[in-house]
Amino acid sequence: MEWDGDLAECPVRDVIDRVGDKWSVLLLLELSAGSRRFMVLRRALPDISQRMLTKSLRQLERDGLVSRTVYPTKPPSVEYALTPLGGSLFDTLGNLVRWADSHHGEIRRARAEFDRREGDSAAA
Amino acid sequence: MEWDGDLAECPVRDVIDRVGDKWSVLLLLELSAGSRRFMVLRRALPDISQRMLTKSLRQLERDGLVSRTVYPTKPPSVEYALTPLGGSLFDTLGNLVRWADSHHGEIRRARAEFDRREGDSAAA
DNA sequence: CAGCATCCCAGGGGATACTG
DNA sequence: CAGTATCCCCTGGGATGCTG
Repeated sequence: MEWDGDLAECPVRDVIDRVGDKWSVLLLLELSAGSRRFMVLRRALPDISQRMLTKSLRQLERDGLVSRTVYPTKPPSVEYALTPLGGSLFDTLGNLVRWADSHHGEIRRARAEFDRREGDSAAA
Repeated sequence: MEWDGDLAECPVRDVIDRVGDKWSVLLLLELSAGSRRFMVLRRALPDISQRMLTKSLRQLERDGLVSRTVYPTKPPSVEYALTPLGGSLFDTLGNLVRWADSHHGEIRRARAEFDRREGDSAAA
């Protein structure tokens, strides 16, 4: 696979940037259980601001990971759902999630030991 | 696996935060090929500032993903290497990287289409 | 060589208020 | 209901300079 250069053009960054932000993964998780309306998502992620909800959903939509369907009812309702691509990404993410789940103990321990060694509050 | 609450305590975030930042993955990649000295890493990632190199390495070290060995030569030399834990994470990351590699075409296409539809420069 | 310390900026992300 | 717009803060991260 070998990546020689230029970070900015790296295809992996596209994905990591989406995975790395605060909400995208949580949204993918929520949508992996089925399509959801805007308000339902808000309630599912109590501490997301609707600014970020909108923004994150647009990002995901732009990247073709999530579909957006508007029903012109009154008041309007909008359904979000994973696309096949989004589902595929979420599956792949599953590996990472499982890794995190089974190794966060080690990580926590490593941190604790590191912080004790260093003394200064490198914790954050 | 089911995660009910509280984002801040989520073990997955620990990992995602590390994976999500700008340099950690690149460093893991570089170190996956063998242990490296500070300067070697700098040259390997030409556009990293040494502030961030230091910081990222400390993070990785703190999380037990990378080991740091000081040789008290003069001038001093420091060797960084993946720990087994770090190697394990890197392997898992491999899935994501492969996914990104094989799907970034779709993503790019989705973006292009989205941007055309929306008109306004939602491009980043 | 390896690395802190300092300054500074861009943007991620929260809170709040307004609209179709 | 499903957004958009505004304001504002805080952190990630670059540039630069100094030390053991």
